Amino acid sequence: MQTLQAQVGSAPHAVGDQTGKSVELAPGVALAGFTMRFERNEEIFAEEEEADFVYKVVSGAVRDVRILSDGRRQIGAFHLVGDVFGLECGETHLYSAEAVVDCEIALVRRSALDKAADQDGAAARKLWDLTSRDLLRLQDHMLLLGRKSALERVASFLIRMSTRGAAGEAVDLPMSRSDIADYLGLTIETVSRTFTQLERDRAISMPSSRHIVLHNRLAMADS
Amino acid sequence: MQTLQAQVGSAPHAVGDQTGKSVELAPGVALAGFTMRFERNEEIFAEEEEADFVYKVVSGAVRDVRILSDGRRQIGAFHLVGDVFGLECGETHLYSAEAVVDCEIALVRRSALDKAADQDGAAARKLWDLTSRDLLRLQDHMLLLGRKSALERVASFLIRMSTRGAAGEAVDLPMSRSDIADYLGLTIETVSRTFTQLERDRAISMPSSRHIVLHNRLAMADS
DNA sequence: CGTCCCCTTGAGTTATTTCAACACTCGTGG
DNA sequence: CCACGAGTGTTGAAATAACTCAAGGGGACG
Repeated sequence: MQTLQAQVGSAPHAVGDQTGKSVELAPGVALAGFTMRFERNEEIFAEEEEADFVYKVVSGAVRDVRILSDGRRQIGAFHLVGDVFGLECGETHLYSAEAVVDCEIALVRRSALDKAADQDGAAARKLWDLTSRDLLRLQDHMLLLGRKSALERVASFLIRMSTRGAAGEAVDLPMSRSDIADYLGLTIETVSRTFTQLERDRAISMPSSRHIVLHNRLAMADS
Repeated sequence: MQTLQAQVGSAPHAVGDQTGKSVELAPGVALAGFTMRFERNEEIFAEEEEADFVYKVVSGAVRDVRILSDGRRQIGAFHLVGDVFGLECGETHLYSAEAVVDCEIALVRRSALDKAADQDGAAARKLWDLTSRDLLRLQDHMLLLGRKSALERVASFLIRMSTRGAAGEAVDLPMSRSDIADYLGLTIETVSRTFTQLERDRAISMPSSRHIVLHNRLAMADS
């Protein structure tokens, strides 16, 4: 397993200058960092690995992954352009992160972050706030996984994605059906069938499998 | 809906002195607070309510609850003696909390906490750490809800409960089957049947429905 | 043109839910 | 002291949502 530490050391992916580039982690919290490229399905960091960096998506998309010993997989979150991820309070990462598509990722050293938090109470508060926001999102997702039907899960997912992209109705999904299934706690077949059903019911249009247009009646399928 | 604010104002439940009692929220973080009693199924705070207090279980047990508009319920966590809950970074609570059984709860004013965090960087860090620990627990739970079978869910639940109580093998469950079902994303019937199955398979003994003794083969049902 | 990967669709299976009935415990009041 | 009722837990039988297995379609790329 290739560690990020090793990657940064030999810097096979590093682009841009490694010194001065400023990365804004939260409004008012900008720190020196650098950017790296990761290609589709490449691991950005692994579970149990030392959390020496904090990350922000510059382009592309990232998934948080947890795996059971027998291979069952659960995706905890997708991170899109502008999202910060991999911020841990403890020493190690609690899950692994992988590039959904080719990505450009900004990195900030954890040590720089700790220093900023120690000096500035407001900055410390904003870091806490980032973690707190993750917690909120996870609680919504827990409700989805514990209590919603396949139809509701897919509809919720599409609506959630649409509120994050630029346009109101057109959504493009960088991730595969397999990623969506592991995010929603379903199988790829169920996800595929549900997309088809939503299209038959005129709740969405699917120009292609990665491009979805939401119609207003989709909200009825959500809860 | 009776708000906590109102309760504290008229103090129908307040016991002990409301001034000097020290509550330890985390190792090294102790603040002045007071205690209140809540009876079984009483609401401690509600979703959307102002988060003016932080809470710690002195005796009894508490559940975090989220409800869908049609009544489907998901319990996000159980808090046992010693656990801190209701700590929000933002202004309002993201879920409601209810007493599973008659409870004694210690309360600390949020304002006192903020003051401590502003003055002491280490205290601020410990608050962040508390939120971070909640996040970790929730991620495990997400994997359970998304990818585990009913048998695995119940086994995981029992093992998790056993590591929190005093003794190694004997677990007592203060919560009803309905609470367990809403925590594990199952129905009460499935939970009940799974307990019966585990007992038939000699993975547990059930002297009564709230008292469970775990046998070592239970671990095999977990993942 | 062929291969690989991903997505879709169909048919049959199964885990879990739903609906229904019954058992147990524990107060309360006759 | 016993009868009653409410609340809670268990069990059975039938229904069903989602899964599994299997086959085929379509686009990207060499």
